[in-house]
Amino acid sequence: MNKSSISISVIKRLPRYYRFLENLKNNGISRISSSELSDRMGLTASQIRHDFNCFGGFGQQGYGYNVPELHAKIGEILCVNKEQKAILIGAGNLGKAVANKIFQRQSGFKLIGIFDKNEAMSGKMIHQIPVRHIDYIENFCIDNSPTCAVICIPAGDMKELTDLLCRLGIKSFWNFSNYDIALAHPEVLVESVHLTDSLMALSYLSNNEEGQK
Amino acid sequence: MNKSSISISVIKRLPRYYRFLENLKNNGISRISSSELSDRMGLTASQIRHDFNCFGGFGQQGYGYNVPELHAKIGEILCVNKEQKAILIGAGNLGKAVANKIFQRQSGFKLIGIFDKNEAMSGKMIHQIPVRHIDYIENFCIDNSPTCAVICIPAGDMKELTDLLCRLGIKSFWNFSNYDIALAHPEVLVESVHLTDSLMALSYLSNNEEGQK
DNA sequence: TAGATTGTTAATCGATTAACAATC
DNA sequence: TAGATTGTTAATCGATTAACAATC
Repeated sequence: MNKSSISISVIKRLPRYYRFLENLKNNGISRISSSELSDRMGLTASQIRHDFNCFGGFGQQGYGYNVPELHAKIGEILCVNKEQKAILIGAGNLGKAVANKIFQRQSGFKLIGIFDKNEAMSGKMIHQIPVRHIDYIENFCIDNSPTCAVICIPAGDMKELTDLLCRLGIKSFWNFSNYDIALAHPEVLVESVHLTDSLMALSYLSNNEEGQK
Repeated sequence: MNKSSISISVIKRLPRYYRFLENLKNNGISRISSSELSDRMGLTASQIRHDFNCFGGFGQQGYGYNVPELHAKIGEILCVNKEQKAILIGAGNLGKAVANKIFQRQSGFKLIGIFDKNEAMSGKMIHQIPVRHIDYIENFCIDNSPTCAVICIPAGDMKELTDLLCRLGIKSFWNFSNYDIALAHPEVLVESVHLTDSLMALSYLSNNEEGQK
């Protein structure tokens, strides 16, 4: 199966499949058909079968899908068991919340360093990782070679910071700032979470509901 | 202009346009053409003109778009100046970070109440709003009629909570939990932020880059 | 075997892009 | 006026859905 044929929309649905299957598995459900899963997830059965088949034949005609097996397969596809070394920049409320998320479950990453420009934070422990002053980031990266950076600081000097991180070998960013890393660094992978954009979309929709329903 | 003809993909791009225009405005740029904006945003000029025209003719042939005017128009479309009453459930790190976001700028909502099940949080102030125990949520909603609920607690008893909130008149949810409110309550509007899904998508992509680039 | 359900192709639908006439 | 750039329609592209043969 040629990976390049898998569209981004399919990929974005994978974690949701993974969550639903995990839930079914935890509830002791061992078998499910695409049409039952479609009811539970609010998708079409056709789309579910089409999505799964991007990665190979996981089901069995006349039977459906084996839940624990499919769950494991999707976990493998998502590489959730890998531990790519990640660093967190920004140890405020958002940074701490995001650190929790990373530690909460296997997500493909392992947080190995936390940095903040606030001196008062230095030395504090978050999930058994000491917060370091941001000035130590360069040496830390040289010594530990993280490949992913999680950006939890407001805009500020984002250009300087991301330029540095890219020079230091960071290959992917989980970006919570509004700085457009992807435009400045097309060579790296950027997954952005724009909280304000999300809220504003909700504002639009809740003020224009008649048109949407 | 028939609002129902505006696709969700266009709507999701509006906040980003708004941000970029704000930035241009703050930098004293008063005029921009679709092609220059396309360079800055990494979109096609065609798409930009097409998007803007969903809402009416904001530009001028031979000239382009007036930045402050367009910024204001998009702000109006997004209803960022409205103050829909919102309550926050969950005052942990994520809840606090999200509260900051709501207060940071005009986003169409105004936080009027914060709730947490942790007794120790009760009475603490966040942005001059006292944290109340979650048991007070019913009376608070009856007295204050919020229309939006921001969910910043892990799954737990989400069904019970969201059923209650819907009964109490909540019309829209900004949902950070993995509970699928939209499936349980098709009558309300739900904008979800699935942090773990976002991270897992990044995991997939960073492990399968050759196919994506 | 008969019934059920997948895997897969073809049809449809919708979003993006290209093109160019309108017009500032 | 001539040049630039929008507004808008048509063409293209891609994603979703429908249909059904394959097969467990």
